[in-house]
Amino acid sequence: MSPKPLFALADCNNFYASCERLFQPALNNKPVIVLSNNDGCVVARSNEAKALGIGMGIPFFKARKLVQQHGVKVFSSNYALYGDMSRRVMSVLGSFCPDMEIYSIDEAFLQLNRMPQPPMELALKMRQRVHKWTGIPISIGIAPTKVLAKLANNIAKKQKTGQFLIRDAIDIRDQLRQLPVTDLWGIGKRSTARLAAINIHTIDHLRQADPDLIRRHLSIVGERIVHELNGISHLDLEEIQPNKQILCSKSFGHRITTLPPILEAVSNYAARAAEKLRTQGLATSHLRVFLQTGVHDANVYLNSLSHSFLIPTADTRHLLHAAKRLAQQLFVEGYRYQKVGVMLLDLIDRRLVQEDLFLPQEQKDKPKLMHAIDNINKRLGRDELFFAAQGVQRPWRMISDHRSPRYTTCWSELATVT
DNA sequence: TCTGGGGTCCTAGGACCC
DNA sequence: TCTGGGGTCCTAGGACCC
Repeated sequence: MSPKPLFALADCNNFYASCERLFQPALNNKPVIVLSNNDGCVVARSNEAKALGIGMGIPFFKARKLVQQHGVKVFSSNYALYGDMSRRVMSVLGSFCPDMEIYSIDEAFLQLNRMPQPPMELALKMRQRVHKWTGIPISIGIAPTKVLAKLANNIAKKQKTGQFLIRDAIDIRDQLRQLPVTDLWGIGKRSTARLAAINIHTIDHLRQADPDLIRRHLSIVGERIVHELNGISHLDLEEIQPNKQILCSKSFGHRITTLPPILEAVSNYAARAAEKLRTQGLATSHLRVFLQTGVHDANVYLNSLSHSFLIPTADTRHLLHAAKRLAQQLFVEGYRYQKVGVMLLDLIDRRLVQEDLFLPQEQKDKPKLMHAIDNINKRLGRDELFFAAQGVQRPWRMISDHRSPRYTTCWSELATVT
């Protein structure tokens, strides 16, 4: 019998902001924010920026005044940098405890129940080593279930102790009981409203609620949370699974009213999606393209179309062809388009694809050609080699006015010492 | 003027089969 | 006139997360 579960959630503090500060230490103790793609909204804030009252997820233009008033340093998101720093943090964590699930770019769950050291001692060592080796500060919450570990992590952050242990459900302190249900992992806006309708407002209300009642209102997802709050683990570490879908989509830098730039953009996303597909050794048999105006626009258009491949493919040429044709069909004159996207579904392992003997040569996948393209782009940088349909000028490209250098992944942008 | 992108899981309902 | 029950698979839509 395996020992009782004990989960740790390790989470990087203000991850994107911390990454930016690594290479500009002058920004330590200064307010820093990082923007989403297209410089649309605020997705990360240093503690100083939080203290100024800059909210999470708010559109950038609403924060502009505060930014100017207090000289907040602004960055566009730099995923090459964050992805690389994330890999470094995760590899340090993994060296402590191999039972690890990388949950997001800045979070990992660890199963500590087979570790010989006392959990809090171990947590301290992990935090120190991650900080020393990568420069990134992390917080760790520990508890018998994932939902409680998330909660413990919140407390660790709020108390600035950097780590917090919830031994069992009874250990939930009074202050925690008063917290609103919306602070819980898995309880969003809708669920909060539904719970309020049956007079459940705090975490403790929910913990004591009848699981069947909660199931009727919030489905099995809600029921599991009730059990997890009571220290009964219903959510395990999850193994890394191949993706079930691949989505490539970005808003245009500016609204677009004509077809040609849309075709260029959709070609780019199809090519990028194909690349991701091949990196994971997958093939797709179902491609969907969607085209839309902004949802807040006066004149809204939202539509999507699909194409099925008889034989699953991972060939950029086939995906590109299908995506362009669908985009053409979707396009209607008279709208100001904001976004186009390509979705690949029904993904399977490429080695399992059954080829069609009688298919004409030109319709077959060309894995060697694709491999060559991928290799060149990997060595020389993304988009060194691309299809003509992807366009050269790319006027529709997203706005990224404040991006920092790719310090750790690009030779020409390495940090220099002066 | 300006509001991200990339995912997962669950449920309900329809089609279809025996 | 009367028309089952149980199962699977698929899809769309909802909700949530970082």
